[in-house]
Amino acid sequence: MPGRRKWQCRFRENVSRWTVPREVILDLLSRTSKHMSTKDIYASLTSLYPGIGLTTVYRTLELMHRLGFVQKVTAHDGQRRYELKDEGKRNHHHHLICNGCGDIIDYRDFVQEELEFIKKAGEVLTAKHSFLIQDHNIEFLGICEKCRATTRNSE
Amino acid sequence: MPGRRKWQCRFRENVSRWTVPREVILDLLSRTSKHMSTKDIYASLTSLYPGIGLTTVYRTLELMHRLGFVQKVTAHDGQRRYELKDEGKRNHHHHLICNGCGDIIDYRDFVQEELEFIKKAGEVLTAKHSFLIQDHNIEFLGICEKCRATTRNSE
DNA sequence: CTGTGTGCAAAGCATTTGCACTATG
DNA sequence: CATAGTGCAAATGCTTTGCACACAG
Repeated sequence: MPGRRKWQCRFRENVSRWTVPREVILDLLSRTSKHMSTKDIYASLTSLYPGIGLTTVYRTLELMHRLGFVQKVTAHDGQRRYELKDEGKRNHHHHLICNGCGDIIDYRDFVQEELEFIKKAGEVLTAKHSFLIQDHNIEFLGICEKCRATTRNSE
Repeated sequence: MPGRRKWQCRFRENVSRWTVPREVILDLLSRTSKHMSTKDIYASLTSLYPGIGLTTVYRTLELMHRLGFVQKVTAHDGQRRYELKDEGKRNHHHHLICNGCGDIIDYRDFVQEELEFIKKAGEVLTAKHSFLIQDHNIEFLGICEKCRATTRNSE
């Protein structure tokens, strides 16, 4: 519940109500560092708040995505995944996605270089394509440590 | 049909047969610069090759993805999209994705800076996470020119 | 010939929608 | 109280599977 009041305000600012399902979902997301699918979230929540409906989870996540509170994570597994958006630059990160097991690993390295690159890219793209950049996404695909050990060259 | 023989070999190398559906799909992909969904591809193909089945399109695209011939494009619209993988650095590009209309715009700018950034990132990540990097993906999200003109601050 | 690839129809699942009901502000 | 939000069940729509047949090598 830390920051509950802050969230409450952020919802209000956006003509949205502060409800129990929203609080529970937000609370769960703020406690985990993982990229949860809608189903995951729903499953984790049923114990804490048995009455919640899957539909509500879907709608809440989409709402929070539209409001910019959460980020969709690209998982090529046919499920939508979300994570709370980074607060400031301290927690900014990107993903390593394993082509073997589908695992998603966070990394927070070389942030400075990235910022410079992104900044420059943003300027060029905005100028050239009249595109208003709101966000960016960088991901590396490959094989994680575990899979490298296990798999030799199967599948 | 340019490069048909090359593709034929690439399939053979991978213990896969060179068939009419595969040729037609590959041909279509090499003619377009767009990010086509499986349905798009299927639809475009029915005129050229009426007998083709949706299932075959799905299977062929997944096969070509596994073989590294095509790239999955992140579209947050619940449809799988593919594009032929870039040949060499000349055609390397990334995407601008419009949060308004969902359009995907290619850009090929500041490739040099990107390569440097990616290279450095790759080294660090490989060392730190024992992750074998095979590919990367960079995308910018925002509002495209059209949507900026149309929408003021609705939805 | 042998086994990979294809098409079709039937599942499988994640996500969305319609609607009556509840609870926030 | 007015209306945004919720839950359920039904409907969508993309993707996968099972199977008999076709065709590449």
